[in-house]
Amino acid sequence: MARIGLREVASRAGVSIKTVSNVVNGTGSVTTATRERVEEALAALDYRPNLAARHLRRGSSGLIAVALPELTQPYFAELAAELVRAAKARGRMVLLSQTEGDEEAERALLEGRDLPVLDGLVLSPLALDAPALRERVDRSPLVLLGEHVGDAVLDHVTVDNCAAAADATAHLLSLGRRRVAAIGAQDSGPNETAVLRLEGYRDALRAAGVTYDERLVATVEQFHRPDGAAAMARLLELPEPPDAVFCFNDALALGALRTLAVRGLRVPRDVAVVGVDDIEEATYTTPSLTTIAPDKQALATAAIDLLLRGGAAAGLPPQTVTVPHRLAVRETTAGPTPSPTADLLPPTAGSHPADGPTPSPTADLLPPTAGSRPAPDPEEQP
Amino acid sequence: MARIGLREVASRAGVSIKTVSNVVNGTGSVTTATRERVEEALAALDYRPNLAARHLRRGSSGLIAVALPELTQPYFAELAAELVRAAKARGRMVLLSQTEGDEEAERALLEGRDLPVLDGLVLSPLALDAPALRERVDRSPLVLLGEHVGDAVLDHVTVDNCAAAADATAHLLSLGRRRVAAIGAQDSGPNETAVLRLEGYRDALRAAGVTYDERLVATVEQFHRPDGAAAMARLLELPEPPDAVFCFNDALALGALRTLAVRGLRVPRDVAVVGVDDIEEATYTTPSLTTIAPDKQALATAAIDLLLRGGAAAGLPPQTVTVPHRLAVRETTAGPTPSPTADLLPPTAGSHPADGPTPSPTADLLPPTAGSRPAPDPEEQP
DNA sequence: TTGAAAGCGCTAACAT
DNA sequence: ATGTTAGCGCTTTCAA
Repeated sequence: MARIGLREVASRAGVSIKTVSNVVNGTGSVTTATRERVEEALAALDYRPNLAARHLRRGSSGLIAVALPELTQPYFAELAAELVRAAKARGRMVLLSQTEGDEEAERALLEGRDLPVLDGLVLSPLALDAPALRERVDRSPLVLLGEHVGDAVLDHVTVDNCAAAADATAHLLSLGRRRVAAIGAQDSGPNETAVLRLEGYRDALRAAGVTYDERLVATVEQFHRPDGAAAMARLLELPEPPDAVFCFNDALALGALRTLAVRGLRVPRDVAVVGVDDIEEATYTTPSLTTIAPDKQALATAAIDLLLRGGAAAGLPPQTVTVPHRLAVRETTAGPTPSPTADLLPPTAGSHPADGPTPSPTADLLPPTAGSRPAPDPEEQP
Repeated sequence: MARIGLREVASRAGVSIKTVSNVVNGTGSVTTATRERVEEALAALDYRPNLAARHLRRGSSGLIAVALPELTQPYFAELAAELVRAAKARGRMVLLSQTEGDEEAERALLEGRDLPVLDGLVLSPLALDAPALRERVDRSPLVLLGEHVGDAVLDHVTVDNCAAAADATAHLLSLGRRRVAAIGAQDSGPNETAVLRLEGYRDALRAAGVTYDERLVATVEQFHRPDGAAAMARLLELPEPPDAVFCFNDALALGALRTLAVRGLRVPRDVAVVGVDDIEEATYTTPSLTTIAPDKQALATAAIDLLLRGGAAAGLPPQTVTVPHRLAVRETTAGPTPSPTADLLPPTAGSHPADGPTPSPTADLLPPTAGSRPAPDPEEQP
């Protein structure tokens, strides 16, 4: 059974190739009569366009590449899910790569090496710094994820990391904590995010009149759970250990919580904890994690829209979109440590409080209920 | 700046188009002298092949579509990561879709509607049942993820769900538990996985001479945390509540743990818990989760290899690959509940015990340490 | 409103 | 060892 092309359809409908093409694409104008005949033929032959040919001709592919460091990081997985969804809503498919922090991989992506024709690239750079990014040769639109100071040259979409960190820290201070540690500073690498979050942390301390204590800032290699766990362990060995920790992301916070639990420290009584990202898991740990929740859906939508606008390739000036974030207050800073009395739960009835961008201290103590989101039905097929 | 094609390169190097093509693809034979000239031109002009054209000509694209229900489920995210990696190792890129449990979306994928030319499709079906899958029209190779009873017609790769469930249940029974509940049965839908895991659960009970008690089997809508939390709550209301729970996946187990924690029940003392999937999070909950760990890397590699072998499209008989799984014993069934005494942790030194396929009761009590895996450097760029 | 023909950039036959 | 030519299936001028 040979592949069906426009030719076959045309001959069956007794019209020319062009007419069929018109019908398929809704271009030109066709009599209702011929259109019907063509559509009948289309259906009968089960015609499906050869996209490679179409792309060759049109020069665009309907494909958007999304390059993230690592899909196993829940934050990126959730972001990827939103990006795929947003792209689909705009009729685009997503080509997914994992850079795994490899500079060479990021460079290859930027240069469009070994890639099909793309409508654009959404990149969350890790290894590459601003100058390297600016050198980009390829002309297909590029949108960067994440904040890049002093880089007004490229389109990017981000949250205000500095403000987010300040909000988180201020929340801890508002609880009366005074030895507020930070986990997530980095010695090296062009990780602007870490720099900005540290800055926000310091800003908040300053605003509260708390003096900055270098020993309370723990450096990590990566933003992963083990790093958070190790960092927390180090902080606990200080002569005056912290009574609160701001972790630069949720993975670090979860690692820190693990260490605290193992050491028998009570959260939030002994140590209060805040993270950033609001990964789904943050709602479900015990105690559940207070965190800065960036609007991931807005992030994804903005990235795709920015991309499809055409960016520099279309002669537009570079844009920066900053999406809102909110503080989701949960048990690690507010709720009671789980106890037999609590029938806060079971998480069965009620709906997820849709708190606005302003911190609302009572919100988010409960995990969302089964029906709280128009979720699909993903079951399990290992 | 016009796009550089073979023609431009050819004229600059003073050779024919074909020769350039030969150099680029390593086909034919070229004198070292001319090759060098061509390569110089290639580099000077920064030639990049137009993949759309190449695909049109070759009829294959180097693209593999991977369709999973939902990337926000850590299990699928981890699987996706492995699939992307495996595909890259074979020189293929991955086009990622989320079906979100939508039957129509799965069907569209199967029929290749609106898709670029693909070298194949890896699908984890949710809504579609065996007959629907068999009807597949499209001829590009297809590999199914997950077990599909009575479906020897299609290539698929899976773990032995029945055995896995039996192993998990047997482990709980070996702890002396006798009221072993199950969370994850399903009323409806073609979810073969749920059926098989229930079967394994019953097998293990039977083998241990424990009578099956229907009331101990909790049904869920989806395999998500809230469902697990709600199911656990229901089980606890039984006149004789369970002393152990086998959850059909880790997400359900984490939900159940949350409910147990909130109710003040101690794990594993009061209730022991086992999951399936071994998502990364399972290592980091407190207490850490005992779970069945399928070999995800093997799963991904097998899927990609099966796909590239050509499958039915190449006239090969359908194959079923069953990848191994192991029981990863952690705190929810063995370790002490976290207490001040424990300096099992901090997770700083030592290396992750690489336990074999046989359950080793002492293994896996510690989270892996930062250096335990040749991990990349994913930091954070929200 | 519809048809004929050219060509997107590449690779595969077939020359030379 | 290299060059020439003919399409892959589609969209797009340009005519009819």
